Amino acid sequence: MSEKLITTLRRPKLLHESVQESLKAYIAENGLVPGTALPAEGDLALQLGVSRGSVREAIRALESLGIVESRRGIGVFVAAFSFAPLLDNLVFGLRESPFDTGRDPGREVAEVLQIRRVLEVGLVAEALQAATPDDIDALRAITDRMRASALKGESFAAEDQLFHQTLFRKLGNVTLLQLLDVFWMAFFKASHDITLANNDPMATWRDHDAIVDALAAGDIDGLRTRLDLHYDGIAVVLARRSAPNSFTN
Amino acid sequence: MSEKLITTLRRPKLLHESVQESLKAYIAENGLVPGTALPAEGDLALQLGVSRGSVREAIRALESLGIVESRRGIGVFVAAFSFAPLLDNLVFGLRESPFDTGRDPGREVAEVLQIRRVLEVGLVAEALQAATPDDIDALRAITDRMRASALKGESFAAEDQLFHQTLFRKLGNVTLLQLLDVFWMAFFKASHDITLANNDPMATWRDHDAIVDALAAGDIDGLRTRLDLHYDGIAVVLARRSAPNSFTN
DNA sequence: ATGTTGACGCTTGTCGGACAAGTGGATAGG
DNA sequence: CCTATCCACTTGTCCGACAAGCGTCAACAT
Repeated sequence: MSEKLITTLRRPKLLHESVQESLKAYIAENGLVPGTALPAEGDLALQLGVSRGSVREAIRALESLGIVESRRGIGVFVAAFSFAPLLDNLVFGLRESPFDTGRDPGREVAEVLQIRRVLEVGLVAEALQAATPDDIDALRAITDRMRASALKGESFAAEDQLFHQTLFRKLGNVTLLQLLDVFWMAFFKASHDITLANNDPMATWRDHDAIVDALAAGDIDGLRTRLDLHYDGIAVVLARRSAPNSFTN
Repeated sequence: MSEKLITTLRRPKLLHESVQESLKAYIAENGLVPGTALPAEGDLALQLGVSRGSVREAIRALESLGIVESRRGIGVFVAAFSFAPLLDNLVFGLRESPFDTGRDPGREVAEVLQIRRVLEVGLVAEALQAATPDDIDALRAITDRMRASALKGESFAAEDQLFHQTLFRKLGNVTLLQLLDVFWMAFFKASHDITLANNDPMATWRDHDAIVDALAAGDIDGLRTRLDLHYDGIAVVLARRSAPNSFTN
C-alpha cells in the first residue's frame, strides 16, 4: 500500500478570510502606522466586490487580534500592536482543562510559573547592571507599599505586578516586558481561580524586600538566589495544593 | 463648582461584544471540552434575542482567537487551545514598525532572540536530566540531516525548529514548547524579511552538533556554554546587520 | 465678531430575509 | 446487505434597510 502524502489540504478559502488577508496586506504593504484610518466598510466591500457583511466579519476578526480598531460613527483604524487583546484569550486557554480531570489540575499554572522563573532569574543579572539608583528607589517604594498592605492584612497584586515590571524595565526589551506581563496576569488569574493567591502577604513582602536589598548591594549572586527562592516558595505552595492527598505533609 | 466624579465611563457595550462574552461564559461555565458542538447560529441568535449577523461577528472574533472553530455545513465547535492562531498576529505585530524608522529596524527581532536565549540556556540543564538515549538519538538524526542539507548548500529551517523543539520536549512543559515554537517562528519570519537567515549553514550545523555532543556526554556546563555560544553567534550576525554603517567591521 | 446650536452627511452597528454551498443521515432501491 | 439518492440542517454570503454615534459647517443668537 503506497502511502501517498495527502497534502491536498484543499481550502477554497472562505471569503471573509480572504478579505482578512487582503486587509492585513493592505496595512503591511502601505506601511500604515497605528491611528491611520482605513477605507469605510462600504468602500471596502465595493472595491473587493464582496458584501459588507463579509468585510465586517473580517474586521471583527482583525479587531479581536488587536490589528485594527473600529470606532462607531467614525471609521476603522490601524491599532497599535499590543499583547493586551491576546491576554484574555491566553487566560481563557490557560484555564483548568476539564479533559485533564484527575490528572494535573492547574498544571498550566505550574508551567507558566516555570517560564516566569527562568526568564526572570536568567535576566536579573543584566537587570542589575542596567539599573540606576532611581530604579532601586522605585522598587523600594513598591516594597514599602507592599509592607503597609501586608500589615493591614491586605493583598497587593498591583504592587507585585509593578515590581516585576519595574525590575526589568531598564533592559529595554519591550517584548520581554509584555511577555512577563502576560504571564504574570495569566498566573495571577489562574492561581486565583485555584484559591492559592497570597496566602501569606508578609512572606511575599519579605521576599521582594530581600530582592531589593541584594539589588542595592550590587550582589549579583545573592540577587539571583533571592529571586530563585521567591519562585521556589511559590512553587512549593503550588505543589502542596496540587497534591493534597500526599502524606508528605 | 463642585467637581463631581464622572466615573460613568459609559460603555453601552456593543452587542456583538456581549454575545462574545456570553459565548465564552457558556463554554467556561459548562466546562465544554474541545470538540464540543455549540448551538447553531440561528438558535443562538434566537436565544440571545439578537440577529444572526451579530452572533456571526462574535463567532468570527472568537474564531480568530482560537477559542471556537466553525465548520461549514456542520456547526460551531469549541477549539483546542493553541498558540497557533495567535502566531500570525504576533508575527504581524513584530514586523518592522514603520514609525520606528531610522531608529532600530529589527529591534524586535533582537528582543525575541534574547527571550529565546534566556529560556533555552536557563532550561537546558533540566532538559539534559530529563533526556533519554532515544532523545539524543533523535537529536543526532536531526543534526545529520542538517549536515546533509548544509553540504548541498541548502538551508534547513524545519530541522532547526524541530531540533529546539525536541531538545526541550521531555520537560513536559507544553506551554513552554508552544511559546518557544511561537518565538522560533517569529524570529524566523522576521529575520527572513531582514535577509539574515542562514548565511552559513555549515556553521549552524556545527553549533547544533556540538550541542548534541555535550548532551550525549552529560556535560551540563559544556552544554550550556555551547547553546549560549550558538545564540551569541546569531546575535553577532544580527548586530552586524543592524549597524552596517559602523566602522568596527 | 463670537460663541452656541442645530441640521446634515458619513460612519459603524444591528436587523431581517433570502439563497448558495457543504455535510451527514435517512431512505428507497439494487 | 450494500449503494445511491434525497433531504434536513448548518454555515457562508448577499442585499436592503434603519438605528446610533460622530464631526462638520452653516445658521442663529448674543
